[in-house]
Amino acid sequence: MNAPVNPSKPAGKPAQASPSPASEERSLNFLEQIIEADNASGKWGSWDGSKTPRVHTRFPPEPNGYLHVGHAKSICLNSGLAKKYGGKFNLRFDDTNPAKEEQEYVDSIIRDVKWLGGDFDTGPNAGGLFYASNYFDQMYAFAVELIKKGRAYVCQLSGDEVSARRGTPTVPATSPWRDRPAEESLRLLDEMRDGKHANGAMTLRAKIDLASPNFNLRDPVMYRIVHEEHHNTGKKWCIYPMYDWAHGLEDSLEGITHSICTLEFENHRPLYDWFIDAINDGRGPDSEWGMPIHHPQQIEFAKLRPTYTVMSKRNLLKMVEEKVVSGWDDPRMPTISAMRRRGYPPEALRNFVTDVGVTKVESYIDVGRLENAARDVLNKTAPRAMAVLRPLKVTIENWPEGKVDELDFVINPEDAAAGKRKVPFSRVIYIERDDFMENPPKKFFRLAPGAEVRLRWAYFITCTGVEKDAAGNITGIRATYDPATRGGDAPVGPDGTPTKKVKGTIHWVSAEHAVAAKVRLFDRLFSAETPGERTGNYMDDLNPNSLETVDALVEPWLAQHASYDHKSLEGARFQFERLGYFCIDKDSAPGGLIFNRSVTLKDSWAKEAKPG
RNA sequence: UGGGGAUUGGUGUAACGGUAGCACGAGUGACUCUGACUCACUUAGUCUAGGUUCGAAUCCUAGAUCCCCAACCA
Repeated sequence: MNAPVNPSKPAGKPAQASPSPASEERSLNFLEQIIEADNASGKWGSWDGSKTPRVHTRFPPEPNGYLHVGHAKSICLNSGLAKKYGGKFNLRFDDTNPAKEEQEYVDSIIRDVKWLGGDFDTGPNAGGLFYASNYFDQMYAFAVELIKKGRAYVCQLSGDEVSARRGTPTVPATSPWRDRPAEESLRLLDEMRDGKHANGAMTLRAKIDLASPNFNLRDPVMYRIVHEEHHNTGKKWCIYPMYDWAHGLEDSLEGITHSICTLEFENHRPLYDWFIDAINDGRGPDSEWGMPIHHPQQIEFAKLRPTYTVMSKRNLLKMVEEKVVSGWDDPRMPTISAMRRRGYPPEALRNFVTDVGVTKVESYIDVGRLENAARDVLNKTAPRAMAVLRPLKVTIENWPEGKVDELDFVINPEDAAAGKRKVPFSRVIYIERDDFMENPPKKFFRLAPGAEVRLRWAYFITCTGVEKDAAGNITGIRATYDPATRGGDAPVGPDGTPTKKVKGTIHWVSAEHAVAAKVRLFDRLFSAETPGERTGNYMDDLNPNSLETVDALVEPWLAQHASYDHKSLEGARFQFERLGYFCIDKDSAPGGLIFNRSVTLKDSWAKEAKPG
């Protein structure tokens, strides 16, 4: 007891960094840890003529649908890693199944990857654009090699027969063709390639282990016969490689170091390694086969799953086909093209996916975080403007008929460089219906009979009366303005202090100058956090109110700046003050403005008013 | 019932045998010409049971729960 048990800090532990600004450094995620360990050990060597360790990643989509936020995570991850470690990033189409793939998807994917900032063809980290289909000849040669090495065979079982002979976890599979002579398989494979056999007549299978508890290893199919035109190779091939056979070879041929994929491929990693090892078996300096090929490392991570949406391409395709949405780029969809159309800046998506991090834990991400990421970027960058979604007419009784005042409007309080502009003010204006209540609750800061509010950047007005139709509906209100409040500033007394204050500030547009516009208000496509969980059918959870279109009135400046860039596919983005962020839709035209609501502003009043 | 993974506040994520921290959310307050933004404070966690150890989120043992795998899809 007398002797100090542990008089000092433990050995081998670095002194603790003081909790100072230095603690801002983000800890490494598990992928970065792997890469840094590889870099330290020199596992992948370095780039020619430099000391920079080689880090080469890729994004390998199948062109069978549009990219969604989940893909955005992979794109940002892979291109971000290449950028961070001075490496290269490839875009590669895994186009090995012509039955499902189309050029339209190729085009959309290239657009989306570029828009997101995945620089595969420009800048210091550009690795290039590739197609698996460009490697078909090389893959075929590898397959021949494996047959000759006794590692593959042509199997003439039908699909049903293979299923029937698949076995169980403890009972092995069988194939009567497993031990046929290599010459026979070689001849048959050539015949398959030459189109001499029908779809499904035979396959090339790897001879691995029919008893493996991992079913992927029970002699997986390498080639199947598919008589189908390919978007890239046309009719040249009528056999196409399976994913497991093809993917590692694609990575190998491109010199990929870290082949990052999602968790469901964990069971496939032994296969990924087996094929490359099998090819390398017997290769070497004096080998007839040549030197060993590059062997990348497959690493898996958990895919991104936001709440209140579905992500599988199959489900998304169904919604497009059944016209539940207007298309892949319907702004309610979780696709990248939809989010672009909705007005989300690419930076917001990038921030979102890095903020959420990368691990092997399967989890749902609150889709609100994506919305927050959009707000964050838009708040700093979007010019402010005024628009009234549900107009209520206000007549200012003491404002002279025909008089127009031009008032200064701050374009973006978050960005002084954005400057100011003029907004016209006149006797009749529109305000938001929600901003007036005849019998307001206690904490209602807006307009009500006898109450005074500030019209943003304009004047204080006081409500003096309500106009109603025969049915008792409010059709308009009357008010007076205070000339001493021009610009929206409270009047000050001789001592410099305000002589009156108002709690509320509301937005408005001048009736005489307002421009009509359609505004699409989007809500979440599904009303359940995990669509389909309740009934098994995700369509049952569709939110019937996910789209509302209103006839709004916007200030004239907005109409003048309502541009849509057909090159970047982005519409001009704005904040409609107190409402949210909006952008010009691609369907918009000078005579028929259309805005999409990207995301609302946070609204603590709505929170308070609703649950009541 | 075979194989492969995972498990830290409401959510996401750190810790790598040595003070369980950060972000988001939520709550409260301040500020405000956007009920926004910003700022401050508060809230709340190691799946369970044993064991090793001066000390366990971390190592060991046994369980629990969840996800993936028997397409000629990727």
